[in-house]
Amino acid sequence: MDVKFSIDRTSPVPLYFQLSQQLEAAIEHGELLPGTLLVNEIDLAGRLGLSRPTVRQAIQALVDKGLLVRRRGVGTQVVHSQVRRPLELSSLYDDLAAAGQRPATRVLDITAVPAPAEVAGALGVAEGTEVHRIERLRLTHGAPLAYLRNYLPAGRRPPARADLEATGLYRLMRAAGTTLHSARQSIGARAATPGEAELLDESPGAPLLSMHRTAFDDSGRPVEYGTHLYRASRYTFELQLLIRS
Amino acid sequence: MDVKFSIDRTSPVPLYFQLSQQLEAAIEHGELLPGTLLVNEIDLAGRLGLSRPTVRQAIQALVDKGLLVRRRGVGTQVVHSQVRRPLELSSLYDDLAAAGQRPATRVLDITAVPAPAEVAGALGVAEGTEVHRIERLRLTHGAPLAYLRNYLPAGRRPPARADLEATGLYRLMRAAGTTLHSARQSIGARAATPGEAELLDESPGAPLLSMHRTAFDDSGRPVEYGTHLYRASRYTFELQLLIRS
DNA sequence: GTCAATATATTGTCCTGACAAACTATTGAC
DNA sequence: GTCAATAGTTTGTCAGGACAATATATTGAC
Repeated sequence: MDVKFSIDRTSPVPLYFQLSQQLEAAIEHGELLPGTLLVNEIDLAGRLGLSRPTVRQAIQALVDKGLLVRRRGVGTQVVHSQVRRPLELSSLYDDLAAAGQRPATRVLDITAVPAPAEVAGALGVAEGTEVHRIERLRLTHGAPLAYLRNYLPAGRRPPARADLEATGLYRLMRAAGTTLHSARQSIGARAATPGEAELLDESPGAPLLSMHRTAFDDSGRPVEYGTHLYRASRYTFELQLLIRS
Repeated sequence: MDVKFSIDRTSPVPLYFQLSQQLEAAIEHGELLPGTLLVNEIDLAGRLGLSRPTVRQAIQALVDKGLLVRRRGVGTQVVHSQVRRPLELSSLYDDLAAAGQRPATRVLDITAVPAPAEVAGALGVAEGTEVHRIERLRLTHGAPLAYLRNYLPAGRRPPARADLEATGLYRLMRAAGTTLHSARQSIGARAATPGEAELLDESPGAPLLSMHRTAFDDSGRPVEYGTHLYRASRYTFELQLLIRS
């Protein structure tokens, strides 16, 4: 029995995207089992009334996502699952919400400060330039999980306290018209200082995960710099990556 | 003055790839400055004697790499640098070598052991099944940096000690015919046990970065599982990621 | 001058067609 | 039986053309 796909030519959704989504759904729902060899492109195109390039574009999208593998002379195969979503700019808030953890945010401070050297370097402004600083504590199940400190260039108005308590920062920035394009992160570890320990309900010297991130917009300008501290006892970073041969 | 590209039709290298590489080189060398608007696709195609789909394919590759941004009705723009290479399966050995750190590897042990539950789960075999265990210490400048423990399914022969001291594990696996496709990593932190502290030349309780990784081949089968410990005082993970809107 | 309507430029999507390259399976020679 | 040559299948690359969607610049009305 073959899985049936249906293409709606009256829809404004691009044809390749329709097919791509239906293929992805079929894989996700287990209708296309791992290891399955897909129908070849030409047949698939004929069957759906599409051209081969359109079918290829749909398949290519899933290859890029890591769900399919193509081999010349062989065919296109469903990857053996376990590979879920590829790496994206993980919004801590969204990640937790997706995991059903119902995150809470306590905004500690929103204020304008002269940029320290580290922040100035990351944001590409002169040292001492005014920037917005946002300090938050993220909690799950009533216990602190992370201490988040973000710096934004002074140009725009900083997000409102109420908004920050209701959702994640990246969502707010996107809503405010900032198009995020890429980010650099560095993840390290260090021992908690007494102040950090108290804030996070840990003992001084306890191991903490530290993450520094600079986010860039379409034109490559830095739009955010954050230095975050996570309780190692309660949090790990999960990544998934594709290997480009 | 326009940057000149040259396409060699007698070469076996695909045309789109030739163009893609020359574009990338021009960006890398600063001949195409960040923010520059590229010549539009149709002109570029005509100028190079290529078809528009071929030019698009070349550009698309760099968009996927995060070097270019396209906007309908506007054009294709060079991203404002700072974004270097996207995330890949970072081989610690290669990373260090690229940074000019001249890594050294001390192979502590290569042996077959019954798989503990954690390893068995990751590799998808029954608990107690024999697997190869490789224990290594990685050093730079004569000082220990990380303690690496890898598990491989027992099917293949384990790599030779001499090879492991000369290069990285992934390179060896690739050379042995394993095609790596994707990997899942989790990065956390914890305090060093006395044994770990001694091995890594740290004090007991010092913060260590821990990384667990499962690597998969084309068909989605796990081919390697590793649990690694890094000295937080000497190492951080650097990631770079693109945001899919 | 300000604003809306129009024109223009550029990428996005889609089609048809063709040949090349790589892998698999079969066939045939020995 | 073993190996090499051959044929068939499937994806990879490339061409050329057409129209749509979107952003920007220009024009015109008020």
